[in-house]
Amino acid sequence: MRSIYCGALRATDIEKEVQLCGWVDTRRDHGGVIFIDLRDRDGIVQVVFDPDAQESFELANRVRSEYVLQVRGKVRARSPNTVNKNMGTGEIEVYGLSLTILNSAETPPFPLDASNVGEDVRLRYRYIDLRRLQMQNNLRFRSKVTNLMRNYLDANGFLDIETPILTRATPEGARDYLVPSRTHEGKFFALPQSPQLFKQLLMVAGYDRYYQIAKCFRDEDLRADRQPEFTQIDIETSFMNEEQIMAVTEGMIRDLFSSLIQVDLGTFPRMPFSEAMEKYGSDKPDLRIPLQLVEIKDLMGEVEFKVFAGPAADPKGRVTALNVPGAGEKLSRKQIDDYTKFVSIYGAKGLAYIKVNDISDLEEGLQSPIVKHLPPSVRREILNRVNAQNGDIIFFGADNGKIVSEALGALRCKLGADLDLYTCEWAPLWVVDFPMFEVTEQGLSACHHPFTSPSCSIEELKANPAPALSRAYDMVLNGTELGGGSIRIHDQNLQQAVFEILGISPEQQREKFGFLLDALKFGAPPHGGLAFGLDRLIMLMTHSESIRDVIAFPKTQSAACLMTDAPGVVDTLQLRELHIKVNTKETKAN
RNA sequence: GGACCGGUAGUUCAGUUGGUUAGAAUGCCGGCCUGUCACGCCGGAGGUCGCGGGUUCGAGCCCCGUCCGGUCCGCCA
Repeated sequence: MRSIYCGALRATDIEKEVQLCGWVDTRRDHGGVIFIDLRDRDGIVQVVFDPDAQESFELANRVRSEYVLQVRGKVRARSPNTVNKNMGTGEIEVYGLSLTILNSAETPPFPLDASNVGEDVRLRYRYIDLRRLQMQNNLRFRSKVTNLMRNYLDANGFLDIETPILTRATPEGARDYLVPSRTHEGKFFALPQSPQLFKQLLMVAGYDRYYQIAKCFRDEDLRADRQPEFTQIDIETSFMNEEQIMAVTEGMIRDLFSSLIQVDLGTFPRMPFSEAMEKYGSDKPDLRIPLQLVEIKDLMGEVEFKVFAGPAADPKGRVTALNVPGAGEKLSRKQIDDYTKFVSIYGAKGLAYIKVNDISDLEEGLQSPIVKHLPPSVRREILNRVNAQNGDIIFFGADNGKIVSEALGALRCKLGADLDLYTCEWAPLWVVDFPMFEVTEQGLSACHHPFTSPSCSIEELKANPAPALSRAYDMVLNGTELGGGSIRIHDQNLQQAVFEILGISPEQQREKFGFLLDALKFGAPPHGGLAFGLDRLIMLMTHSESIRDVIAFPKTQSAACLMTDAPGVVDTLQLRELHIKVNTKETKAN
């Protein structure tokens, strides 16, 4: 007799004796026979007990949902020949010879086979939620992914090295999670937002190929694809340029897709950041959707329509058209109103459109609240540029460049989803040639992070930093940023120059990054790397709607754990040891 | 910090213009049924309508506040 998983049973096992352990999925009795669907991590199998197996039958009679059982039985063909497609193995069942109740169980708070249980209940009883087949599949898939990644990276000479979880707060970037120090009064550790600096120091130390499946922590507001603690596949190499790094990491993702879900991603196309913003209004374009933004700013300089002419005259303005082929008749007035509301989220003040009813008639053939403001020559040129056909609808965005890109970029994705315009299932690409800096009201800030190498010389950078490009690259899949990285700065003079441009004073440089600047003096090799968001990758590959569904114990949107009720209050004594006094709204009021 | 959606039985939901004792399905409990597999049939238990306040003769329903869950904007080097 052998122990076996339910889902592993096959018709070839008929007549064999097996031992199964699992939970009671459902129990039915009809006349003198008891049927128990036994569920383990691998599937469900039906076990039958009849009064001939007297002792077992008595026990089976007492069994309820989610009891934990050990069953010995004989595999046999189903009789009659009805097959339940939901079951692991279908045409076979196990005839129960003996039964041990390993543990009893209360009725579960929600049905395990339901697909629409409220997420708060699932999270409160996460250990039960995780029994569900969907979650079992997701977490097993996740384990396969990390296993394959480890094998791939190991085969390519990468070393798995751990870096500290208790580390220093960083001045830039996301909010840190802080941990008070007991031994150093008034001082705090921070949990790492990423192992960025440590992996660079490992390069200085001569471990020229590093990886880590690293927990990272950022105290920012949550989203469906953002948790306060999440997992990165963190990679860093010395002596490799961006081409080599992209090649090795692209190879890893391609291998994952082909061996785990039989998808050939092909060679990833490259797209400069500027093109992504211009054509897709996003630095992570979803290339499954064929729609593109088309510039029409140059056509609007002379028109009297202020909504378009204003942004057209503004150097920071943008005027753009988005043609949706064949959607003119599909979209009702109400739907267009809904899209107008949708783009207003991104700051757009309205959503102009033209329904192209008859392309040959520039007066009567264009249905639009704004077309009367445009001279016929401009109408004709717009239609030409977006390659409009009868039945199309053209949307317009006119505002400052940021708002137009974000609003129409988001609209493009929403239209793609609503109208199911997808041309393929998977669309990966690399976005490259990012700017070094972003211009803000406070001055320049780093687009990637302040350790990213520019693609120009130090002299050119100092002379004119704003337009400089960086040696950063993002891997994008279906409109999701899967990973990003860059060639780092390995020259301390260049690093100091970048800090200066970012407005970080020499004192701050010393205080926050002194150890990095020191390390760069001691022969730092040229190096660079990349980090993948593991949770997002698994989410995409398993077609999950939220990364919560691929994380065993996630937090709610308010960054709490409903199961453990974390975060919680702590004892005053504990606080005193940490030299901390809490000052909440309640204590203030008292 | 902001916008929006939701909160009614263990679970998923319905609940009309504000009007009698708040319903359904499923689950649960008891009984019946000799091969069920969404089994079937009979019976039963199960509710602080998230919480607090207000309007009203009367509130699950209207108003204000608040808490919780979710989606998004800001934020996330």
